[in-house]
Amino acid sequence: MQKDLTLAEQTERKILKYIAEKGFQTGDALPKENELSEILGVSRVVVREALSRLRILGFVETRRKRGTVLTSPNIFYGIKTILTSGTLDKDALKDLYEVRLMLEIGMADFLFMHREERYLAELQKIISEENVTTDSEMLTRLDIRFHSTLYKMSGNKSLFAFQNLLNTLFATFAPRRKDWKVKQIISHESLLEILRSGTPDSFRVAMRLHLNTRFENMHTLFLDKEATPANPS
Amino acid sequence: MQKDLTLAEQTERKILKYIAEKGFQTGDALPKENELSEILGVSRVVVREALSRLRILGFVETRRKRGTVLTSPNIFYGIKTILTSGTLDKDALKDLYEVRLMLEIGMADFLFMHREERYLAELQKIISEENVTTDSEMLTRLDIRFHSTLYKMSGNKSLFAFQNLLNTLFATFAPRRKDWKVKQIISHESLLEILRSGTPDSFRVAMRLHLNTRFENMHTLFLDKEATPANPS
DNA sequence: TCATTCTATTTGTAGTACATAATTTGGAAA
DNA sequence: TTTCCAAATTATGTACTACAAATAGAATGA
Repeated sequence: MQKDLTLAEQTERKILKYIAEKGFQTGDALPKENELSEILGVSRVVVREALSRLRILGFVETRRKRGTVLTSPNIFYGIKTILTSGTLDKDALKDLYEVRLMLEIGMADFLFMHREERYLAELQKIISEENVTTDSEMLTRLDIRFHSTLYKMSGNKSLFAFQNLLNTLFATFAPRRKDWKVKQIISHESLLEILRSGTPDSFRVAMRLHLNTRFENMHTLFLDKEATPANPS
Repeated sequence: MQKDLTLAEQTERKILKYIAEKGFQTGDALPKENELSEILGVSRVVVREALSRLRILGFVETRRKRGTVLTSPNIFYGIKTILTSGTLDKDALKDLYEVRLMLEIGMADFLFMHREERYLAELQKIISEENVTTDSEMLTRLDIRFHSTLYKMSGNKSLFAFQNLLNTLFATFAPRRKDWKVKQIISHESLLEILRSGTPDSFRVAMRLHLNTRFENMHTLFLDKEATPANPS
């Protein structure tokens, strides 16, 4: 056992263990802070700190008088704080940007697994709106909606949550080039067509081409270690 | 402003804001708890709770006497607690399993970007060891090392950290079929050959085939919602 | 100069008291 | 009896205090 852990951290694990042993389910109420303090043999301050840590991870929620109740842990609950804190360094941002590109290309198989008409219709609707729009900001929003729909279509709820986070992150951080739409090799329309009658492999090839501007954009955003591209005009 | 936030949570954000405003860098020391307590106008208990939350997110580290120092936030720091807590439900596990498959297929471009000889040599070495081994457990370890090396080669440190977590998670959770090695369509050797002289597109196709057993395994692991595969023998 | 001990400082833990909010209870009015 | 409002209850939230533990850095000695 690592003994260099804080008592609060040890208590955090003890509580998790306690939860697992007692077979608590989502929605169940934990013992009150004072009771936990007695059960675990530590002061209430420590119990509170442990609970606070579990809260930030999304394990529990606490409400006055009601007590502490178990919630299903959301993996991205804590990540959100990091992403929105504005303290991420450029390397971490680059990593996230890359991960998103990987996911969009790699999700092809799962898109074809969950290829339901409602999703295809939604994609079609977005494309229709794109075709009658010239406003650049609107086009960006539609682009985000298109890709967001793909994430939804992947059937992976955690992934969808993650993507939503990234959207808010990169919306403020990584502004697009003005000509991003013009330069795209493969259109949303082509992607949809492949979704309808293609294969995961052909979709990956198409998506890679579709994202080509993003790959190039990435270099200008992150690879200039010397320059200071903090606020590109 | 959301006023339903706990003082500790508000303080957590205030501290983040304070860090951002003062331009603190990784490695810098924050003001001491008592000073922060004065600066922010809350008691030290609250400051400590806020710092504890930041600690679990990997924003800061604290050591006795040394004080609180900024560390570069590791996105996966908090996730680790969740993953190792044993409270993840099957849906979340399935999500993670899927994400890993997506990443391995989607990372192709980045592998080719960082195609250095040392990585290729490492992969070659693993393959050589595989060829002289018959022990099934050893082969599994080598398989993990092979894929782990790919993650390293992707040049994405966050991703590498994430993958390490998933390894420990699925090592205990998702045992492999005994015949996983036999059934593989594309060998590690072929993958390496493609890394040397192929393209990202051809690598993706090969990796998809290589992972085919995983895709099939996934169904038996997660899709039996009725059955209880908690402890498969 | 180097090793050792001491000291001052800072985080870690505990106990207590009170504030605050929400649930529950109890009583009064319809 | 039912409805509604108010007070009591109760659990979390905040604050203050005191002391323990650890350790960086100063002081001391060989």
